[in-house]
Amino acid sequence: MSEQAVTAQSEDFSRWYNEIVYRADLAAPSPVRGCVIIKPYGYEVWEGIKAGLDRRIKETGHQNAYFPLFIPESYIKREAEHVEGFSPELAVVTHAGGKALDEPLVVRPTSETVIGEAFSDWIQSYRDLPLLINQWANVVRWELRTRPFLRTAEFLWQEGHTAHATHDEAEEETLQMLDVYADCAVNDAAIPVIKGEKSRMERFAGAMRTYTIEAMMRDKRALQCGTSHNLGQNFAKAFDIRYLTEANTQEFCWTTSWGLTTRMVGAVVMTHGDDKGLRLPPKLAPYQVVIVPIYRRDAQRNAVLETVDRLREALTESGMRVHVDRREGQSPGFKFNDWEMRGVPLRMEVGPRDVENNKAVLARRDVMGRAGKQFVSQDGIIKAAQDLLADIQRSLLDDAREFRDAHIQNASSYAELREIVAAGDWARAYWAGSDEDEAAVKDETGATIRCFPFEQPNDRGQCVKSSQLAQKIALFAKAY
RNA sequence: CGGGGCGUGGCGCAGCCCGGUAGCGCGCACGGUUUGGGUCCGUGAGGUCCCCGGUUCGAAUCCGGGCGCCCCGACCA
Repeated sequence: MSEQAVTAQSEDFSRWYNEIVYRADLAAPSPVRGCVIIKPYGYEVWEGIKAGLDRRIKETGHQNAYFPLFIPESYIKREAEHVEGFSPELAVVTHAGGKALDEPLVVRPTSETVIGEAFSDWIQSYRDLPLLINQWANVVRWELRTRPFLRTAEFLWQEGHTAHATHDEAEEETLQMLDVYADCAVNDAAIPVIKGEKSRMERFAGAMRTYTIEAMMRDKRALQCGTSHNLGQNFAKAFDIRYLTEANTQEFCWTTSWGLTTRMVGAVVMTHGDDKGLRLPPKLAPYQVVIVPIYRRDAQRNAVLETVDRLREALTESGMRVHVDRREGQSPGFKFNDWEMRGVPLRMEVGPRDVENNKAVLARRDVMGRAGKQFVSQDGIIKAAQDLLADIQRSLLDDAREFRDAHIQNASSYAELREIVAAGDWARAYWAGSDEDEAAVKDETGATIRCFPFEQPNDRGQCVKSSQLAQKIALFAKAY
């Protein structure tokens, strides 16, 4: 026994999460509190998310640009709610080049302010609109409690910033980008998400409306996976982003911003992982197929490795990401466990018997034991592997959706809501309460309003807290 | 910032109460053995015992001060 098994999810989910992150080689601790080193294996997962998202961002007409890491402190203070929201968690540079700076520089926590300032220069006329910009960057928020990927002092993300002539256009953009996020989550990460609008309390600092995609992790806690904000004219007014209309009048623009972060890597871990370790969706897996050669003696070794190389080449040529585990010191059993922990969707075993019979074993990560194992002819191996990968991608999504739906319940009274939340589930309930009511729910139950889902019943009901007539159902859950 | 815990080879820990040659497991290197579900044996490399000061013939251990980290809460993508 050379490696301990990981802590079971049911025993201690946080501990399980941390162990997986480090042992699957996604990340490593950093010398700076609250930061992590993203290791190649974890970074490749992020690159997969990034590639799919970047493609969609471009397909919807946006262009990438890059704005500076440092923001003059005065910029942050221009939009009242924005300052209030972000000042507690800013990192500020006060010295550079050996002397105190005239004006301190904030390390960006987000870029609405610098980009807003630039937009005010770039936009003169209605002909300059809409302006559709995205940037891939790192940002810093000095959070008090951090966890790898989920909340780190520095994180990587994409932040989109757009300016429009009308409210409706800005709203349409905001919702479009939320759809893009949902599409990435569902179709690439195999994470089912609920689209909805944030409550006033949970809204982005300075936004008119914030939309979100919310996902359920394996411990049933909610994770906000991406947000899209309609900023109204708040930032346009603070940064003087105006345009001349066709009728030659000055109008303020309507702006939006939207972001998705490396938190998504954590979401993948916590949505699909099991007691054996990670389960990566094939679309994001750095290695989709890992080949484990099995042999006893040198004579067998050559024959096996020859077959392995041939199969690897064939799979790679047909577009699959393949890794051959050539480590000499480890037994096949060790390797099986190792790759299961690292979440590789499909394992191929090639041993002397397979060489002889022109076969190979394919074992899927999402179905453990014999049930997930099959002997396949080498002649049809490409199709078999492709079909299995597609099926694994689908089944991870289905599993996650089934799990989630089994843990969302309707609450028709506050007592019911408390009970549901206490059991760890999510509660759907009519809501027309005030900010104070919302704060009280958080206080009394630990749950927050994750969103008002877009999907609503065609009905009205009584608010579980204020007893007022409510137009909408809200989703309550304990969140990360 | 409030409450709790911990700093000892890369990782996880023991030793500390009761001062006396710094230990164990894993990992790592080398040799052999094994290989279709976490092989086994041998040899070896690797340590400012968080830092500063004090007590003492002698401090990982006792005393004083500092620093750092982790967990729980408030803040948050």
